[in-house]
Amino acid sequence: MAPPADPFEITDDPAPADPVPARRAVAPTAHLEGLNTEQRQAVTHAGGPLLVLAGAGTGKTRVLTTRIAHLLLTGQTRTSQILAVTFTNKAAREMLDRVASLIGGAADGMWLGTFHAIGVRVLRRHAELIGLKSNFTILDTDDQTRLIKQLLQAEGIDDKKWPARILSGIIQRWKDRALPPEKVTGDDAGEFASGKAADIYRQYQERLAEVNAVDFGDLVMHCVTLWQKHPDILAIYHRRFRHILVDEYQDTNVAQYLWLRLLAQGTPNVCCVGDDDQSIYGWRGAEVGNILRFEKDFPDATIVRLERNYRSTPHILAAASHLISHNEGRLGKTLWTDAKEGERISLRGVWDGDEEARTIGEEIEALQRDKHKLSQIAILVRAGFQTREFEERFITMGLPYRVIGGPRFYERQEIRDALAYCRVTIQHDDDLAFERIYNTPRRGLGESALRTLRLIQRTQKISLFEATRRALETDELKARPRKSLGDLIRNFERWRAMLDGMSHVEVVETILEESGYTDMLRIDRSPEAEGRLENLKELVNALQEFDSLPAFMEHVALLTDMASRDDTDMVSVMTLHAAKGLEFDTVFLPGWEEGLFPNQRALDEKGAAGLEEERRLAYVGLTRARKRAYVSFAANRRVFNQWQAAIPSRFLRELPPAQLAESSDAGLYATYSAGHHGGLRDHASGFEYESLGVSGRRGRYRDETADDRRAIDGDRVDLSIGQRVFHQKFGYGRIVAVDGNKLDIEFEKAGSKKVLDSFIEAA
DNA sequence: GCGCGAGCGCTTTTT
DNA sequence: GCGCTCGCGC
Repeated sequence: MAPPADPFEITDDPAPADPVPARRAVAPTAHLEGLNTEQRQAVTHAGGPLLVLAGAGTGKTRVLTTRIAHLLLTGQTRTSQILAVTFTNKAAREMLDRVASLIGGAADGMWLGTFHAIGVRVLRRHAELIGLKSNFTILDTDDQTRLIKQLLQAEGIDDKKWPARILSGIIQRWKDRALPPEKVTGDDAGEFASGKAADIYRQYQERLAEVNAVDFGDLVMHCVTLWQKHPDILAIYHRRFRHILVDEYQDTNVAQYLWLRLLAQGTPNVCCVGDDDQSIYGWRGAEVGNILRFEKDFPDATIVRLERNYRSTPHILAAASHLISHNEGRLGKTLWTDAKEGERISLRGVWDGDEEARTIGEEIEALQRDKHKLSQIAILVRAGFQTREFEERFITMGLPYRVIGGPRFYERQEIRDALAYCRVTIQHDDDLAFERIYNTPRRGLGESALRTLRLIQRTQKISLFEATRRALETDELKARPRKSLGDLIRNFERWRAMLDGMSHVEVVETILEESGYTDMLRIDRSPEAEGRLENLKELVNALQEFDSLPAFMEHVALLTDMASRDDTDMVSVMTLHAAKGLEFDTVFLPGWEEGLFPNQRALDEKGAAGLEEERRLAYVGLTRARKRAYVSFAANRRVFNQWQAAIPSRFLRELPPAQLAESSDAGLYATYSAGHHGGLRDHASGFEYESLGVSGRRGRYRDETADDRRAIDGDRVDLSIGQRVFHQKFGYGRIVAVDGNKLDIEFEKAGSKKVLDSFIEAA
């Protein structure tokens, strides 16, 4: 997304110049070519509320961008009158590019961005009305948690028992519902720190105002409050926006919903695009309900269903459709396609996670031999930690891969540190940033000096920076910290002065050098250090694309990842969440086991609704595949370094047999063949889900006792030292040591390994 | 104030 | 199994 050149710029509306209207003389139909009937209906829909229910792979983005282009090309509206909201920066960027190419020019003047980015834009203009200054900073989650931790400690609440991170989450959920502290009722307050959560929330908001900062949730919530309290301000936006378009409407939370409803009071032209079956963000406050009751909220709404799928084979679509039909409370769509049949979905049961990774690795090698591109292959997992076994496997295989998602660029320590330096340089009073880098790199400053400064800060009601300045004039500090702090303060003042003369890029480079930060990393022998220096270089590179340091800071605060322009052919490994909106020829879906997928915690916390969201996640996973989908599950999985028996996911039995090709390991679940009764389906359905934890057990997997395992294996094995044994993977060997159920075995071919007794048989 | 080692808790998903 | 935090000893 293109950030404004200067984030403090206040654009007058309606924007005077507009690049597009001249085009209306040309008969504007070219952009409609190739659209199917429903797509065309959505694109050309004249006025009034419109809900586009767009199934996976039905050309949702195309419809949205073409609709914007259509509104402009037919002269119905001007760029400055359009507001288009997305959830990710990536989606915003893509939309902007596609609109620009459709209208044959830049779409200047259009407000297109994420809820958060647009929220910032609004709040900067009216900051004083919500008790902020226009140059407020946007805190990252780390700052947030540290701030809450301070508040907890000040209240004498044990932050071990009541972790700041948890409270931070609770507060964010309140903000997702647009609940400012005064609206949090006793019922909402919950049990956290014996009901003190709401009080800490209040203090937290006060503190944010003091340091002129907001967090992510505030970006939406403050807008809602602002517009509710100041109808005259809201009216400005009503006058401006004639068309409002929202992407991924199923992912909106209550706050975003209110935000939209307020804006939509000014125009009937609200177009929301979404897919209730792909709502997978309930855990962070998204309300599927928003999309389900669109018709109630916007009377006379037109609903267009996009059901023709241009992505997947009939087998994949049928499987995904059948699976998702187990959900209740959907608006209902039936995807269809003209594509030829293709391959069945491969369903495979394997012995354990290692074997799963190995099998998938081999499958990928086979695909590679058939000239398939690695970039068209993805492994989609439920949870981040699952990526590890694939990474390990792919490294040993020498298979190029990339893990998408990982730590976000701006969340990396070195980036946050560098940005903290920038923040203090621009705004000396940014206490949180100051504290962050106060002793990074090490400069002999610790808790005791900080305590002295805090005391001055509190008693004189000034910032830490100012407190430091004053402390330097007294003898409250010891000689060493005094020297360090003196240097630090003078540096910041100098760097700030540089901003007036030099380019901001050079200033940042200077700051990183002179602060000793890059030296610290250069000296650091740890393997990460080099990568961190690289990241800082990347930061400086990115900086060049912006006109000023504040403009850049704003961009980064809202950014989730730095586009890595890595075009080498690699397999992608990522979570199902990260895969939404993407597509690949071949998709592997490992780990379909009870507890893992559906995820136990989702079931514990949200019950039936949680299960439905998990199922939607499965649906999202399957529908990412164009040609081939491989679903797999393991009978045993290592969790927290403990082996546990896993039960095949209930979702497996929700896949229609006609679309499956099953190939579970021989000898493993011999009765699991898909076509037979008494196979997988009955086995899974005979399992009582309640015992898994819905009724109270917290264990992620069913505990597996030694006896259970032996029951699976059959014969008991004599575990004495010297005993010759057989192992499925490692072959024959002799027991050298016994430690509980762990055995040291010297294998004849595979060398010495530690193995669990359940994996061996008597030889 | 710093560095190191032990011990603990963690793993759902992220704008 | 790993990474982080805390506490202890220098």
